[in-house]
This record gives sequence, structure tokens and C-alpha cells, in this order.
Amino acid sequence: MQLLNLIRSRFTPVLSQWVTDPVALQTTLDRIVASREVALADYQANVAMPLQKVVGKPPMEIAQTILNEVKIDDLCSEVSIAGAGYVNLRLSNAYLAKQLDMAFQSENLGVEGAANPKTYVIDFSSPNVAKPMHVGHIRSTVIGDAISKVLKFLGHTVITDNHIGDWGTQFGMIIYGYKYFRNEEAFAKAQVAELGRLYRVVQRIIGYQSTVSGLAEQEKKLILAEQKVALLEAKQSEAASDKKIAKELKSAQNAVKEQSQAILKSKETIAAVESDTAFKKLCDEHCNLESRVLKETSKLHHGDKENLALWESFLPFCKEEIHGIYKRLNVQFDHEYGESFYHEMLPAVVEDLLSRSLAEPSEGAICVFLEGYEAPMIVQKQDGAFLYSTTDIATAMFREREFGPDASLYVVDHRQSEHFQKLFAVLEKIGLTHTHFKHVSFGTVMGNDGKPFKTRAGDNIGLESMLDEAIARAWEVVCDPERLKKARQELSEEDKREIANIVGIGAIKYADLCHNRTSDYVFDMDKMVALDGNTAAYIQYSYARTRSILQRAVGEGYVNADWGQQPILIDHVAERTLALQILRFEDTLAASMTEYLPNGVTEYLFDLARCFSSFFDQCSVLNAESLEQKQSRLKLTVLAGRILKQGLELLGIETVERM
RNA sequence: GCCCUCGUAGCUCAGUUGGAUAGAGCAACGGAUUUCUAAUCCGUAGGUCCAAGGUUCGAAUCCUUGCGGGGGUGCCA
Repeated sequence: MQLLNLIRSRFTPVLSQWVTDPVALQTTLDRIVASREVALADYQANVAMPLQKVVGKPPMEIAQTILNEVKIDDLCSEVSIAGAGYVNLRLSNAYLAKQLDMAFQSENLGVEGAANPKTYVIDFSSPNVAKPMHVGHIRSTVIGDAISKVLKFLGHTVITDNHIGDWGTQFGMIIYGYKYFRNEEAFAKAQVAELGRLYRVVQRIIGYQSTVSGLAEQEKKLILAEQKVALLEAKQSEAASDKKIAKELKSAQNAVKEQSQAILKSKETIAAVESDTAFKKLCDEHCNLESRVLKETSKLHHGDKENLALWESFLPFCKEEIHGIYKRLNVQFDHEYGESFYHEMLPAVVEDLLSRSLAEPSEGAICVFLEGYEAPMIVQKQDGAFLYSTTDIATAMFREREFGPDASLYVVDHRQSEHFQKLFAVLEKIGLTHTHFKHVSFGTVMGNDGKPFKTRAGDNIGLESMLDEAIARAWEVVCDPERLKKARQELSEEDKREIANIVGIGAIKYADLCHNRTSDYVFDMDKMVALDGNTAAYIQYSYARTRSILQRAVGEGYVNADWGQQPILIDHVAERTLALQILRFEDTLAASMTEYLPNGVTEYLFDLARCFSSFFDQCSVLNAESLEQKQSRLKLTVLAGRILKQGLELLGIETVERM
């Protein structure tokens, strides 16, 4: 049901008498929107005010003309003018009831789908394999999955590609680790775990070594910063009122503070390693490990037989690990072309750029210079190695050949926005102008302290342990014996496990999706599994209640052969509010996708669940006055439930029949 | 230095791309229950939308400046 499009189409003939340009007409039509103030109208046309200059008449007069000429009586029970010239629409209950019946009969809930379906390639999740996945990966995975599902549901062709990092330095690290640190027995028993351990050992040694070598630099910086403070203090005593100096002084003082803290932290790290004599010995034996690792990576990239064989043998284990996580998250991809897939195409990409004079050598590297950017995009390093930019270009070209998409979305962290701006500029120069490239960026997950979410020690938080904790918390709250007793739910251990799992994972996903994706948000496990307020559980619970009513209604015999034919009756205000919300499903999905914002969908579902709760409270189904009313209310209940379930499914969140 | 972003209720966040009296959740307070699952519903209180100018019939939203945070910034991804 595309209500907005229908209403707008009724205004088109009236508005075209003043606005002839199709683009201007569309922007005018876009001013017909769902009303923010429910008490005033269902929909409102904010068109008369901006038209006053075009038409040369006062807004009230224009509104009156619209009122007289618009043919919309079959949809509306009331059309009126209010305020500065708003045209307010109230849909008739009869029309709402008719549409609800259609949605009820329809398998896909009356969703018509996009008038012009498009082909999308969506690049999301994209973790580096062989590195443990952490909180940072959740956003891309969950947001990308939701966007893919909604677009597909709206009738678009969607191709999802997990552009995994399977060719980078982390393989140099585990290859080196395997060669020098492996525990044969552990590897035979659990390859994935042992590879993870090797990765962490190498990373820790490199971390220690770079801390040691960086300490002198840090101390030098501290002295410089202190000197700057002294200088500025002297200046300030001469000119106390100079704001610029005061500001510089403040930032210099901050720099001193930051630098001292950083030095303190470095010293702690060093002390920790040095108290661990066995580990310290490893660090000494493998000096300059970072460059040794780079050498291993480089050998791999140049086709060294031993390293290539190791890479090939490790890769399945690494993939197995991430597939395990996707299975828990219930996320699937159409493709998983990793970086390694493009490796052989990279020299040709650079040659092509050079031959078309789009790229040029600079300081020993091959660069594409772009207008408006100080730094060029480097496509080949001094040492001849390629970079992620090169791979990204090759990837876009491959996708163009393979899928020819109308739009290509990259669901990636906002910190990479400049990279994507440059990438898209290069792609345009290359001639990939058919596709609309879009960086669907998102903000950072923060801890309670307002800093990026980390453990106390400063490590990233592992994704698996986070999921485990969410499920455990969900169990505590949902399967609390007191609550189950009060709700009169008797659940088997297996039921409880399933519910805790679905509620826990749903909580994590929903908490992420319900924030505007461009914002940073504070990760708060207590809140997301608290199960009241704007959470997945509240919506899942509402769904379970719809199922419970249906089950009882079946038991009491309202669901006979032709109950579905009983027309929906709208008498109570709670019925009407619920009805209208149900019919806004498709409009909301479509609107959420113009800027790919899944929080539009969560907000809708939360509102729908609240409309249902209010209806549940005020309009009893089983105790309604007549059989007709019972069946009508049951239809509303079932329809609301189907939309809640479908909506959550589009967000990658499952439902349970009882909770 | 340059570029990008953010600043909304005590807290966490929305705000339909410039529309009517700025909204939700949590927390606080008051009411409803021998329940079609109270994980609920109904209500009250809570605001200098960072500040100052400007554009407009109309600004939290657009422009300028300032203040305060976060991020990026030539060989990681």
C-alpha cells in the first residue's frame, strides 16, 4: 500500500495548473506528508505557502482552490484548511477498512514494491579474516544486512558481497607465527584457536617493540610541548587579553597532558612485558618483527611457494571462523570475493590508469591527483606493492562487468569517508558513470565514558563474547521464574534457550539499528536487554501477544472457515490509530531507504507495537460485543502481528511464538 | 594548517530533508490490574534545540562567525 503516492497523485492535476516543470512539481508534491500532529490530520499538504510567489495569491486563497478542485472524496472523510494554509486530510474509516482487508488477504501484506526496481550491489561487513571480529564489525554487518533485506523486499535486485580482507598483513603475521611459534599439538586439535593465538602473540610482540622504539619520540614530543607552553605563557603575561594566545596555550597544555599520559601508558606496557621473562625473551629473539612480517607478506604477494601454500591451508580455517559468527547472527551473503580474488588484476589497473594519464609517478609511488584534495590517491607504493585503493578500483570494475548495478553501496565506518570520496572521483574519471556509488557511513560505538568501546585494558571487545553475554542477560530477564509465573508461561528448557538466544541477538542488533546510522552511540548492554522501552524485546513481546490471542481465538471457535471474509470494522480510536499505522508500512520502508536509514524502520515498528499495546488494552478481542467485532479485531491483531514479524525479519531479527 | 562531522529534557537518543504548540525511551511522580501475557496501558513534570547574527511567509534543520567535542589528513585498511 503506497498511500503517499496515491494521495500525491490526486493532487497532481490541481498543482500542475501552477507548476509545469516536472522537477518542481515533484518537489511540490513531496510537501504532502504524513501529519506530525495526529490530532490535526492524517496527512497534510504544505503546498499553498511556498506557492504564493508562483501563483501571486495569498496562501489561504490557493488552499481554497486546492480544496475545491482536488478529487479525493473516495479516500477522505474530511479535507480542510488550517493555520497558515495547510490542507489537512483525514482518511475515511471505510477506506482504511477496505485497504486493511486487501493487506490481510495479500501474502506480502499489500506491499506493491518499487515502480522502477533497481539493481544494487551492497558491500558490507568486510572483516579481515584471521583477526578476531570485534564490536566494530557489528555495525557494518547489521546495518548492511538490514538495508539489503529491505531493498529486496521492496522489489529491487540486491547483490550482497562480503569483501573480506584475506590478503593483508595479518597473513604475514600468522605465517611468521606459524613458522616460529606454533604449538603442533594445539594446531592439530583446534586450528582456528591456534591461529588466533599466533596472531595475538605476533601482534603483542610488535606492540611491545613499537612502544619501546616510540618512547624516545614521545619523550621528545613532550619536551617540545612543554617548551611551547612556556613560550606561550611568557607571551600571555605580556598580552593577557589576546584570545588567540589563550586558545593556543590551552591546546598546548592539553598536548602536554596527553603526551604525559601516553608516556605513562607506554611505560606500563613495557614494564608488563619485562616482568614476563619468557615473553621478553621472545621479543628479543625476534627483533624488528614488524619488518620481518612485512617480508613474509611480500613473499606471499610475490608468489613464494611456501607462503602461498601456508596461506591456502590457513584460509579455510579463517573462513570457517567468520562463517560461525554469521551463522549465529543469521546473516548470509551472495558472494565472498575477498581481496585475494582481485590480486592478479591490480597491475593492469595501474597500467590502465597510467596509460590514460589519470595516474602519474610521484615520489616513487604511482598516484592519482584529484582536484580539491591535498593528498593524492596512491595506487602503487614505492616498493611496488598495491594498496586497498587499488583493490577497491579493481573491485568496482569487476562489479561493473559482472553485475552492472544501478547503485553500489559501501557500508563502512565514517572515518573512511575521504577515502571513498577519492575512490568515487577516480571511478568517475575511469568512466564508471552508470553506477551511483554511495558510501553508507556509520558512527562509532562508544563506551559509557564517551570514548570508543574498549575493555579496561584498551583492547577491542570480542564479538563472540558480546553475543554470549547478551544471550545470558536475556535469559536472566526473560526466563526469570517470577516473570514466567506471572505471565503464566510454562516453557521447556529448550524453549527457554531458543527464546534467550533470539531475544539476546535481537537486542544487540536492534540497539544498533535504532540509532541514526550516522551518529555515534553509547553501547549499554543493560539498556538493550532491559526489555522495556524502545527495544527488540518489546516488539517481540507484542508479536507474541498477537499469537497468543490468535491461539485462544482458535480455541474459542472464532476462526471458522470464512472468518477472513468478515470486513474489518473501525469504531474505537485505538482501532483507527492501529489501522493507519499498519497501512503506513510500505511508505515507511521506502522513505527509510532514500538515505538508507534503518532507524526509520525500527521507529515504525516501535510505534506499531505501541499502537497494538494500546489497542490490546482498550479493545478486547475475545470479550468484544459481537462475533463480527471479535473477528474484525482478530483480523487487526493478526495483521499487526504479521507486520511486526515481517518488519523485524527485514532487520534480521527473529521472533518467537511465546515469551 | 586544511578537510569532514557533531552539540536537542537529568541520562540515552529521534526529529519524515524548511512546516502548525520540538518528540520518544529510561529515570521521577500520580493513576489503572481477581489480565485476550502488567515485559502493559493512561496521565503529570521536565527545553535559551551550544552562542550571536543572517536568509525565509516559516529555521533545531540552510548561510556566516564564534565556543566546545570527535574523526581524517602521501605509501595501514
